[in-house]
Amino acid sequence: MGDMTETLTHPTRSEIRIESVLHALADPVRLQIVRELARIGCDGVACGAIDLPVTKSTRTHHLRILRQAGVINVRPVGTSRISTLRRDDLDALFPGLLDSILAAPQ
Amino acid sequence: MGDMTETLTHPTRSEIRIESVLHALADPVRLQIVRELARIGCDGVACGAIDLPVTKSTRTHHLRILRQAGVINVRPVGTSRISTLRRDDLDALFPGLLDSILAAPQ
DNA sequence: ACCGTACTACGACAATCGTCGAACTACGAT
DNA sequence: ATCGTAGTTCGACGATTGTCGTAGTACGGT
Repeated sequence: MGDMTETLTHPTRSEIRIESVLHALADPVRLQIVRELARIGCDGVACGAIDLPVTKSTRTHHLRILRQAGVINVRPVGTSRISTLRRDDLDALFPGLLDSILAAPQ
Repeated sequence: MGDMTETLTHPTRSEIRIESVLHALADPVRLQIVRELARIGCDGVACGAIDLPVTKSTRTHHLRILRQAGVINVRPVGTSRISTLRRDDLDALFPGLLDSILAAPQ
């Protein structure tokens, strides 16, 4: 598919800010995405394969916010985009953050 | 001062939800408040004693959100209200969450 | 070349949010 | 009783946000 104007930019590890990460995680849909990506693991998953109570365009919106915050990595594969959690980066920057959130009820 | 209509309600430990906590922490002013309360410790501090780039009423607003999310405890003392971090509750519910956020840069 | 799949881009919309000022209440001190 | 201090309440405002539908783009397969 195409990135069109925005070239699938990811922040480097050192560019990730706790504020943006918290903001990205402070939405129920995005939290659901993160939980799902954590469950699936390193393989990642296509955006559309996660079942969510929102439309395609809203999905894209949430995935962009997660990507720009440095929470997920997105790489194009064929016509799909595979998303993965940036576990290593997040664990290195904010050790315990992701674990505590993923361990929380719901 | 007075609680007027809202009687300074706090969620019990079991009522605290990760989503509300993340939402509460996902604001620069509120994060600043939490950092300051963590620095001060168990003694707590009056709302007005924390210097913030916002007016009194905005302070009240942010403190209410933090309180209702279960992040802080507020008790009236004289004409003031002393706020403290609910460290024990948060650490018990989401071990590592607060530590990782407080350890993060900024 | 065409079609289907997968996703992005672009408005548009309602809802929420952070902010403020002005008015109010509560408490302590004089 | 009066006054000052500390904080809350109540609109109001602009900005941001989450949502959608429609249209568009990219890629793989036939």
